Formats: sequence, C-alpha cells, structure tokens
Amino acid sequence: MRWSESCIPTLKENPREAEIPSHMLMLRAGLIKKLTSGIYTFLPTGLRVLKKIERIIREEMDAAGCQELLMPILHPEEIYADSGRLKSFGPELFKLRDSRGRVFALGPTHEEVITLIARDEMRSYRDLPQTYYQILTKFRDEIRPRYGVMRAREFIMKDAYSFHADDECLDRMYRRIEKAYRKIIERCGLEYVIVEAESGYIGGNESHEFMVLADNGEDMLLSCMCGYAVNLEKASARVSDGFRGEPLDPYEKISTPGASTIEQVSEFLGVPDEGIVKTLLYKTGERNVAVLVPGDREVNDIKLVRVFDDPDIRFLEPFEIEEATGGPVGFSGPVGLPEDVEIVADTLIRDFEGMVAGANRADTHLKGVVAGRDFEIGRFEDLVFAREGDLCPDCGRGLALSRGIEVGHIFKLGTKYSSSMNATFLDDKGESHPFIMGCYGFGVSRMVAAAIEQNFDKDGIVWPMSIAPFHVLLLPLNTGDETVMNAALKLEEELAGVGLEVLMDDRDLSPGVKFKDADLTGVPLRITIGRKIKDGVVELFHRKTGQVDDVAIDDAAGKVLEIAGIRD
RNA sequence: CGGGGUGUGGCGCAGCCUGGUUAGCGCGCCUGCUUUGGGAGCAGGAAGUCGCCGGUUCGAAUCCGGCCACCCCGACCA
Repeated sequence: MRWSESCIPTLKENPREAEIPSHMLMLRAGLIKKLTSGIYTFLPTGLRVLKKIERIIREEMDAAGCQELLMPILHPEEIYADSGRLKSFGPELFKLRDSRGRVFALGPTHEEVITLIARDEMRSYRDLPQTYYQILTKFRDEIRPRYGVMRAREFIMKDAYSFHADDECLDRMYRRIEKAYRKIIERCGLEYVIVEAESGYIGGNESHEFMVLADNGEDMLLSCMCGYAVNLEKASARVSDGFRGEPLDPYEKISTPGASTIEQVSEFLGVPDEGIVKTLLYKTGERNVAVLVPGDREVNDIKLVRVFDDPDIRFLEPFEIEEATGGPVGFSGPVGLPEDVEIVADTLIRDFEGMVAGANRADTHLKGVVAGRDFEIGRFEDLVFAREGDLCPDCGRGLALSRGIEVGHIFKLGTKYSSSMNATFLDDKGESHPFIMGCYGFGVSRMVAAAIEQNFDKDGIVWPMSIAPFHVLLLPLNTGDETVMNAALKLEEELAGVGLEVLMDDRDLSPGVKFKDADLTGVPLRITIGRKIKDGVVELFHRKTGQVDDVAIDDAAGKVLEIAGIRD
C-alpha cells in the first residue's frame, strides 16, 4: 500500500473534542472521523485494525464451537414488549417508524431475536446445545456518549448466545467462552483482568466482565493479589473490625444545631464518620423503608434495587420525610420510627455498638444507641459500595482499586428470556422446559480504543503486531533519489512476497514530517531508506523498544519476518 | 435530566468586553522553483452564510432573546 494513494489524514494538533489518549490518537492518526456525537466512521487504517480484531474473534469463537450467523438490525418493537425489556431499555432504545406507522427499534443487542429463532428451530433436547454468534453494528442511545468509540451510540459488537438443556451444559459453554475471550485479548496483546460483575438490564444470575486495564477506563474494579477481582458496583464491603462506640443506658439526647450532614455531626460530636448511622428513607411500592449504613459509606443503588426487587425505588421527598419521621431532612434516625417502616441495615452495622443517630427531630441527635434495645433491625443486607482496602472475600487481604475498560461481558441468563418468550424444548421424557441460556458480548470497536489506551507513548500509537494496521512501514526519505526509490520498491515487493503487510510512505515530503507521521500511526516496524543506501544499508526501527539497527538491504526482509513473527 | 464550557475556511486559535471599510494568525491545501535523516525556504494562489432564527441599530462575528449542536462533570446521600 502506498501512502500517497491512501486516505490517512493525520493531524498535527489535538482536536479540541478529545480528552483521553486513545481518542486523541485515533483522530490524529486518521483512524476515525466523527459524524456526530457518539457516531464515527472508521477510516481505512482504522478499519484495518478493526478487521484484524474481528478476525481474531472469529477464529477463537469458531474454535470454541460457535456458529456465526447474521441477525437483522431492525427489530419490530413488540419483541421487546414480549421480553419485558421495553421499560428496562427505556430511552436507550433507538426507535423509528416505517411508512405504515409501525414502530421498529434499532437492535441494541439480540437476545429477543435469537430466542425467537430458538423457539421455532429447536424443539428437542437432541438439538441442544447450540451456540451462535455474530459481529454486527449495535445501536444504543447512550445517555452520555464519551471518549470517541469508547462509548458510542453506534458501535460494533460481537454477540453470542447459547442454548442448553441444563445448567451443567451452560456452565461448560460459559467456561469455553471465557477461555476464548482470554485468548482473544491475549492475542491482541493486552493486559486484562476478569471480574465478577452485575448483569444490568441483560439480566441473569452470574456474569463476568473482561477489563482491559487502563488509567482512563470508565469502570472501577477491586482486585486482590490472590487473583480475586470484582467490579466496584458488585463488590461487597468487608472490614476486619467495625467501629466500637460507647453504648449508653439509656441513650443520650444531644442538641446538634444545624448539623445535618455526617461531616457536621462528626465534627460537632467528635465522633468519626463511621460511628454515625446514616439513615436513608426510601419509598418502594406504597411503603416506606429506612436503610441504615455506616456514616462513611455510600449506598449502592444497584444493590438497593436488588434487595427490594424494585427498579423504581426512590428517596423520600423532604416533605415525605417530615410526614414519615416527624423530623426534617438530615436528622432521621432508626429510633422511634413508625411501626410500618421496615428497618434494613447494611451488614457492616452488625459490628456497631453505641451508635450516633438522628433523633427524627430538628437539631437533635442520639448518642449511645443500641440496636435490639432502642429499635429493631428487620434484616441485614449488603447495601453499600466497597472501597479500596476492604477485605478480599477469598483470602482476607486488602483489595486494590483500579480502572478498566470493559471489552467483554459474559452472562448466565438462565431462563429469563426463554420463559418470558415461551421458548421451550422437549426433554427425553417428553416434558417441556424453557431453554437455559447464556449470552456473551465483546466490544469490537471499543477494543480498538482499549488497545491504544494501553499502547501509546508521547509520539503516538504503538500497535501490538497482531492488530497493527500494517506490519512494516517503508520510509524512503528522498523520493526523488532513484537509488532510494529502487531500493524501496524492491523491499516492498520482497516483504509483500513473504506475506507481510507493507505501507510505503512515498510522499515527497520533508523527512521530519514523515518520521512524525510514522511515529504517530504506530506501525510496529519501520525501514528507513536514506543516505546509507549507497552502501546497501537500510535502518530497521522497532517502534516499541526504540531500537535501531543498520541492516544490509538483502537481509532486511528476513530480519523483519523474524521480528514480526507472522504465522501465515 | 441538572451543572459548566465551546461554536469564526480542513485542524488549532485571535478578534467580541468598548458595534464601523475588503474578518485575521499558525498549520494544512493548490502552482512554481529550491530543499531532502526528525513537523524545510521563497514567491504566488484557493478556500469562511462568523452554529441557526429573530431583535436592537444607519451599521452586528461583536449587544439582546430564543433555539440547535458539540465537549466536560454529575448521574443519587440525609
């Protein structure tokens, strides 16, 4: 490929819109171009990278025994009504109407479509298991598109779905896909961890995310030296010792004028944050509930929704708090709440003795409160966010906080979709059962950004060989010099002849420009053909290590092939 | 959805506060000559409804109002 004949629009300056390295570099190296918020074109060089990742994915999915198919992008809206996801997707679902007024959605994922296929095409346990995958553009009207193709509204995803007669079979496929995903990410040359995860609106019982570690990752995860890792939003908070307060008999009523926040109360009473009970009042359905957590912790919404099995659970409005407790916002506490308000406490509260709590009265707190004596805790649940330093559930050491980019997510769906959509098979006794399902997503276009986020330096991208748009960049410095160009053409032919992908920068530009573009675009190997060519010598540059070697032109191709390690 | 910010040739910006001929600068682009190992030099040239609509004014990139788009932060804590 000749640079002069290609569309590789490099940028000298950072576009203003880009904030993180991968986004800046994708724009600057001419990999992508924005059409509008969250919607991008993959330009030729970017597409080459994308295709390489797709190819690796196909190879590993095929090797795992999955069948590729291609489902439609346009989905009749009703199928989401059937599965019950119209509401859980909400405004994220792109919708449009056909000329007759029928409403369609642009596919955000394909559980519904594949389940309909399974319902019709698989009737017997003899047909199972089956696993399908596809690589297709997905549409989600993200609340906030961000960081270029990292969080886009239109993006390319590999999604896979499996159907089983029993849980053991699902478990086996789940592990095979996990292994395939490991190989995919490893072959792309990236560092990653697998974390326990929440399943979100996809649903199901068990799920794991594949996180490419990166400083600018959108996800937070907690990990342990022993290998345990978990998404922050899923992690349980575990501590060695809870806070020990001073139980008083009876508890003491203290005037705390104006101290409505934990911080203020803490300062006022000289009690640490964790010695104060934060009492939060929620409305679920028609009833009010009080949630107790340590003052230095924050409630995790996702856990709340799970515990109360209510996606619409919400805080009480200030006037509702007054009605329910008799006191203003900021002074709620568990003592003296009406009978019908259930009190649910985070498990960390178990270790408390002698708590400080709001008195349900303006400017008043209670000190030395004892659960079981002064009020009853209805049940204990895991409700708060974990944080760095909390203890590993496997080995008890402290967890470390880091950031990652979620490139893959696998789910054990169980019968969520097959039940709601009535997709069943007959077992060997002739009894009907809903399919047991798994689904497995991998962000292909996001993977491009993730790869850059982990492989760049001050000069530009440093592509891993396996997904680089080209293996070698030929850099004839003076294109007007016949000796130089002849050598370049000879090398181009020779390298292509051994199966390498070669880009030749044959542009008649000053050397500086070509070197800068070379570094920016990040082709792993570079052969510079300059003045030493009169001695039959060219320069081999390794982008990642910065190593430069003079090699005889006749040895160059062999040397490149050796370093590139291409398998073809 | 709330908060903050930004819209001026392909890219990065100035001009706006204090309204006044043909709207500037750098990069890039085109032509010619020179140059050729880390973003070259000289000469000439093309390219902008100043985001959109409306208002004020003799006159609006500039002042006022509305809208739109884009970017960032937050998506919740008592």
